Amino acid sequence: MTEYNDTEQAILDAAKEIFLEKGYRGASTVKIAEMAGVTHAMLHYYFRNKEKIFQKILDMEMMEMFCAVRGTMSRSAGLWETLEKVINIHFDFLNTHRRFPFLILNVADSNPEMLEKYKKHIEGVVMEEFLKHKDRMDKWVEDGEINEVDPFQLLFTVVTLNLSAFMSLTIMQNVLKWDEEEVEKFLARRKEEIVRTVYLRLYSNK
Amino acid sequence: MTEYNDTEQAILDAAKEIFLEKGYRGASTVKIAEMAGVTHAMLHYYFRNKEKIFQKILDMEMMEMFCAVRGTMSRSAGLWETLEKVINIHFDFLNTHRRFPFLILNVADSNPEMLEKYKKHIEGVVMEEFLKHKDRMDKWVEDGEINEVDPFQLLFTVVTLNLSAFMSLTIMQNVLKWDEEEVEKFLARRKEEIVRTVYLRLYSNK
DNA sequence: GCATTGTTTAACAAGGTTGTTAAACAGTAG
DNA sequence: CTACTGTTTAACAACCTTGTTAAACAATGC
Repeated sequence: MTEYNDTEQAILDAAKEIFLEKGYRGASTVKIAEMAGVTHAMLHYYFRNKEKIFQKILDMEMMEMFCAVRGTMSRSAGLWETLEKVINIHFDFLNTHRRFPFLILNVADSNPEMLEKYKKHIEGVVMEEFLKHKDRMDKWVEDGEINEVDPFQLLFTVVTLNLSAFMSLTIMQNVLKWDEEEVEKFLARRKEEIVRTVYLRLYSNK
Repeated sequence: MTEYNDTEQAILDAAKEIFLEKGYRGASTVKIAEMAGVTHAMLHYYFRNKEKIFQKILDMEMMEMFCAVRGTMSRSAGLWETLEKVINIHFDFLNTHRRFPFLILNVADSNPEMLEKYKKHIEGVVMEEFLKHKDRMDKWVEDGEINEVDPFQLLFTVVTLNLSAFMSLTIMQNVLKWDEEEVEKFLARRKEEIVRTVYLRLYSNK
């Protein structure tokens, strides 16, 4: 792995915090340098420009996410076991990366070309890891083991139910003034509700 | 109603478009004036400053939304009739205001104090309009007519399932390059899936 | 010591941001 | 015509943004 010296690492740490907090455009290289405790020229010395350093942060975060998701869907396990595991892992990842979805949305909105390079990765994970279960699911539907469902829609439901629990936190905390305790309580209940909702979508009347 | 002259109206129209497109911080008063076809000094002449004009736009959008939602929940109708109607109205409102959720999230994130004034409105609509059905729902649960469910969690599920369908469009369009036809097809399927998901959450095994 | 290399600083450039102001303009009433 | 009103323009100020550059500094090998 590449190793970073103190200055470089300080810049990366500050950049990560500020980019996640303010988004790409909202972040200022001067503020990043300030937080890192170096002149802002250092930022250009090590990373050339704002876009390059942002891509570095984005790369690291993306890598972490893909690693968290990959390998959770084994063909051998039962559908519900697998699905429940995926929901939980995804939910827990989001819980430790609460600002990440905001950043993705922010960039998709203002600089979508920066996400281009992850397109194949995303399609790869989604299509290969998940939709390869399509044939099995079709058979389950035929056998009447689960309700009829479009795998893509199911995946979309799972991912967005999880995501919105965390994206909503911004409003809950900043506008409705929830404290961390209320947030924790809400998230715990929400997780159960999501699992239950997805379960009933598949297994009602079974 | 207050009436606006041509210049004022042109500024408001341009401001609405650019604020919805770029968010509060991302929007520039110069660009707004440019699009409105006036000098940017006009913007300050009519609205004093950036924040004031933004609040005006936000007020109008908020008003539209509360009007769309209010009165859809009649006590007389059955639970599922009411709920299906709410899902549809909310979904259709979002379909004609696709950038609105983004704006709210954007502001909640960077300038939450600007949303303070709507806090009571939101709590009013949510608590009074929806949760006043809590007693009826509790009874339905007791009678075994619907599955056990926390009304707040149910509302949260409905709202966020709808929201995420539209918030995701940014990624679908800008990153995955969906065209409007694909978007329309997706939304139609998504709406059905949401209704089905919520229905089964309540009425499985019934 | 001295040259070389990599690191850091301070100053600057170019351009964009919001906001102000004096002067010009247009319409209207007296 | 004139004086007054509201509207509009152009120029400007102050600040913040990203990025560059020359010079200073530090560590190392010769």
